[in-house]
Amino acid sequence: MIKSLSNMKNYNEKREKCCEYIEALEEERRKINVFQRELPLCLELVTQAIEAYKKEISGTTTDTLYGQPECSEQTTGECGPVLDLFLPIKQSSASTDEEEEEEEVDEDDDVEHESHDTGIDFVDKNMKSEWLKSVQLWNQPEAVPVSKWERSQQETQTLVEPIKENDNGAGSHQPPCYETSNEKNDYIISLATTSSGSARQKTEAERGGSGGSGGSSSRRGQRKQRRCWSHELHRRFLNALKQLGGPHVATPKQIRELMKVDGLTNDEVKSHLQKYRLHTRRPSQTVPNNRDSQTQHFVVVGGIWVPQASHSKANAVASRETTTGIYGPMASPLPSEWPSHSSFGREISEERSRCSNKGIVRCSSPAMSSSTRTKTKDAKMS
DNA sequence: AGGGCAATAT
DNA sequence: CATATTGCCC
Repeated sequence: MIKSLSNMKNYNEKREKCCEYIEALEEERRKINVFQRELPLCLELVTQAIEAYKKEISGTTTDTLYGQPECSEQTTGECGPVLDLFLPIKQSSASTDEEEEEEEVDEDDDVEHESHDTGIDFVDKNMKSEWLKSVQLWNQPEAVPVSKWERSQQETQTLVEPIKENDNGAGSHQPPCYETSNEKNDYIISLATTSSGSARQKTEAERGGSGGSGGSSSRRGQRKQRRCWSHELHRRFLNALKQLGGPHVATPKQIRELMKVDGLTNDEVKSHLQKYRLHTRRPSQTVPNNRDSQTQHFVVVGGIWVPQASHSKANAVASRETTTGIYGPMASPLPSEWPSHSSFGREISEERSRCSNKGIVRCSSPAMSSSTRTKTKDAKMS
């Protein structure tokens, strides 16, 4: 009797705690609700946590997992899995000093790194680890034949190891690289040291004839195969960027070297960098009250969230960034994550209405429109 | 080299 | 039609 009573009491206490927690969570959710666009995943996370707790207290029986089926089928959905990106945020770490660097060594091995029993980690436990796998493309069978890259790399623990980049030569234009992310095929696209060099011809053919670009029939030869910036590639890119001190101080060449990706050309990096800069410069639109009200600010450095002040090693980056250069040293609050192949992940819209349909979520952002370049110059047309 | 932008391919 | 990349010109 007494026993049961105490049990009950215990249970009630638990319940109460849960309730409190739920309330707290809900309040937070309300707060971040404002930033729905910026932090969709946070919202999702909190929501899920709330639901989970509710389940817990509502009765022990309802085992029916909340909408798991949503994007479990690995269509193209990356609404769930992306949670993984946000895990690294340690929220309670009181050590405000360290933060040497992020440990990006997760390259090929994933899973197991996080779960600071915050209480909500169980939510994502199951869904994570899937997407990283799917993102694996380009992975190298077992590194590369030679290890000439053997750098002592003692300074930073960036253990990026060289990967072989293969741009499929013009010969077989098959499935270039757009991994559909559903198939688990880790098949290595046959690396072709051969093609890497050969695909590079300049197509000087007709370019010399017409001095101007007027005709639009100038470059026709055959373009280089489009480079597909996979997650992996992009990862490296970001890594390099970070080490070099930000998108605005890093130069393509340096980046390329740090990336150690075979077959990656300077131009490609340059281009990517350019795009990156473009996309990261105009972030501060609808985040007005994040400035001083909150205690800590996070900035996204290309998919990696870092505390704002954490960039000690980033050498003096002229902070003039872009007028809106809000977050001081280096700001690039935009790309939360780049989808495998489409836009710069403007946002992964998610709601209760999961990715039930419409495989691709593409939100055209009104904000950044390429202002028509009306530059008065270049008489090349004349 | 590196930045930028027009031309194109997707 | 919008974006992502490439080609080329400063």
